[in-house]
Amino acid sequence: MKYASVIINISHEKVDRPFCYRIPESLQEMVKIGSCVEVPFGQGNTLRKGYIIEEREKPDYPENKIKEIYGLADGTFVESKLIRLAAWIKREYGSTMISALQTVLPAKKKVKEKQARTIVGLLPVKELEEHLEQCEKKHQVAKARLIRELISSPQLPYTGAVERLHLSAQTLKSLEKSGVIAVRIRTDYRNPVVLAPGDEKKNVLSQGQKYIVDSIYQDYQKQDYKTYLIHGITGSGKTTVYLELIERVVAQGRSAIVLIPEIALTFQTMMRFQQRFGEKVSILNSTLSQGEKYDQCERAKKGEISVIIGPRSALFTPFKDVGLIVIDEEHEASYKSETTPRYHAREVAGELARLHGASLVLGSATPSLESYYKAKTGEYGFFTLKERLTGGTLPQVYLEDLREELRRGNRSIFSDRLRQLIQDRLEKKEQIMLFLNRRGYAGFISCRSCGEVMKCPHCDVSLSRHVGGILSCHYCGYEEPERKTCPKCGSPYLMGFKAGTQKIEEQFRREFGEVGILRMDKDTTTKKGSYEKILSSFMEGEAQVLIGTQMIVKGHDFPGVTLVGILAADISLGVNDYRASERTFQLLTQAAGRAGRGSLPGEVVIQSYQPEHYSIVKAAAQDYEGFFEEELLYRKLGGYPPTACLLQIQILAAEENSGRSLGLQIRKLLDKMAGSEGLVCIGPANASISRISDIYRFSLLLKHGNKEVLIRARNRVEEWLETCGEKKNIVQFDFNPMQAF
DNA sequence: AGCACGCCGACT
DNA sequence: GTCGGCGTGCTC
Repeated sequence: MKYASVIINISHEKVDRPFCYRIPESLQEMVKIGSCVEVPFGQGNTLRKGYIIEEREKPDYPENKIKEIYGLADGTFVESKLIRLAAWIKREYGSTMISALQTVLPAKKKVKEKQARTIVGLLPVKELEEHLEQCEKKHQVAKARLIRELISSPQLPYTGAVERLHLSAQTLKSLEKSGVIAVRIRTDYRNPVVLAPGDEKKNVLSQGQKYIVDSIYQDYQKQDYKTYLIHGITGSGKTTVYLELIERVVAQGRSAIVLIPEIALTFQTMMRFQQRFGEKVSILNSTLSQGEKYDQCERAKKGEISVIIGPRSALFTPFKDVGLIVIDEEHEASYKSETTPRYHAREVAGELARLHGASLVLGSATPSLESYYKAKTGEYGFFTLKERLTGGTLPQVYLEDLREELRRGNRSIFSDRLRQLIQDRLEKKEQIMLFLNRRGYAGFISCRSCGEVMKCPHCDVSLSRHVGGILSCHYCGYEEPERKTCPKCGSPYLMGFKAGTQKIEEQFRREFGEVGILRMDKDTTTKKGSYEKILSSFMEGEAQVLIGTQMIVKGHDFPGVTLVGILAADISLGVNDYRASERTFQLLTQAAGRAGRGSLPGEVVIQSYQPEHYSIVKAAAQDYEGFFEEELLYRKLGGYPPTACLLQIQILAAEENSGRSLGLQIRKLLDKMAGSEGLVCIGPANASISRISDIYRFSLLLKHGNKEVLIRARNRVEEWLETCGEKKNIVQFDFNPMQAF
């Protein structure tokens, strides 16, 4: 006997959960996860449609109450593929089916909101009054309440009215039957994109672009759906390639999904897609409301749109038939989800492409090591775009050794060369971007005589100094006033370490006088839209200097910038993260790429305390290949991706000892596995931030060449946790973690 | 969502 | 009594 968990296709929270059904003998071969079935539901056993989300041997409900699946529903449904994708996510990342479904299926709860139903009075006021009288005579209080309301206003919002007037479904039903009211559904969509007049400019492909498009399209036509990596510097015209491929796929009636890191979606890119695809394209971004997102899903389901552009969640757009998936800037960390299931959009896209029969195109100027490795070993198709089509030459890059500067007596944050070039640009009235690599350590205060660092009493991080002398913790929000003396030794010599963006702005003004400066970091961009505002006002030349953290280097094109200064290209702060070099290289390459995008040639100054480090040297030389070779060696030595797979087990504990001992127990369990399978296990160790908001954090790291082994290890640990009834501490799993835990 | 059950006032 | 509307709770 076999059973299945089925979710019923009713949009209501109360039934938005699995129900257990028996699978009849005759259907056992035919049903799969994702199949759409008809089941008897409720007292009346009305047949309803539902989806199979899980197959099981044993029922999780009293056997005698279980009903049998009636039959397969005809037709294929968009949800089926998404449910199969959820099942894959559950297996691959080890989440529950429920949370996998929640990430994959569009929010059902919002159905009510979007439907925006209205109750409409169908009769003139006079007749309504008659009805009201009759109802009052019959003591039909609920009906009377509604009719009275309808007399004063002939249309009422459904949800609001139902709640306010305590109306039940059958009250409305019976009024509807007697022709007093009607419930109307408004389906005018909220369209978030402002349509541009379709001035269709056919893109003329360069030879390189044409070659890529043709090669990929040839495979596509042979139904040979593969994954491709396009390595092309910014401005080499990757978007044109995407557009051309999408156009061909859409012309055949199939759909395309384009993933972009949220932050890199520029107005220009949006316009290009809109001019090309008009109303057939939808663009998702963080400013869309839940309702708007829902509308876009509906439009996709109905086939009104065929192209969607958005962050990683755009993968779950309910298209009937996807022919192409594009992931731009595929190396971006934002493609990895930070909440369970911690999926990576690149991997999920691969599975989605397999389910639909679609090509997957990855693009980046600085590909992730994983993708480049796969491209090199032939697993992915591989293309390069070398020319900069937008004009402009590659910038001149200078590498400055900050230790040397100090030896020469230069205590400023600007090296002599940078200072000299800034002076030059200020005189020429050209724009400058100053980039600070690392946040978090900004404003960190320590005692000069005993070395004590001011730390948050709840987290294992240093406090940072903000305007007005407030010390605050970026993790838990703890604040305290700045001290005059060291709490440990009483020395009055406390000082700030390492400048934050604020500090740099102050310093800049001190050295170069009054200049228009814009500053961009997490503190100045918390308000919605302030990010775009800062960028556009810099673009318009309202300020000559832009100072910022990572965010200023992504995607945006500032033709007026002729000098980029990277103030401290330091990687030492992230040594406990195996991706530190890769990230440094990517950031530096991107930052350097900001200079000289217009007609004027650009210059880049990279300042560093470790200018001999290969990630800095190779970035200065804009040599990806060289960086890749060297980094790959280190990864091989350390047993890190892409040559091996990692699983981080994260433990969160209220008590330090309990957390550590749980870690040790897990370790013991894993050691039993390790011998036979060659599993490498490290830890338990304190996490890189060993405490946040008084919660202790430990981590274990597992390494193995085969992800399957890690998945097995994960399942093993999870089983064990269940049998021993671990409740006190939280255990999370993260495959190939992107962020230091 | 939709159905049945139990509750309550009204009427033969 | 019992009819019919109303609110509530459950659906594998």
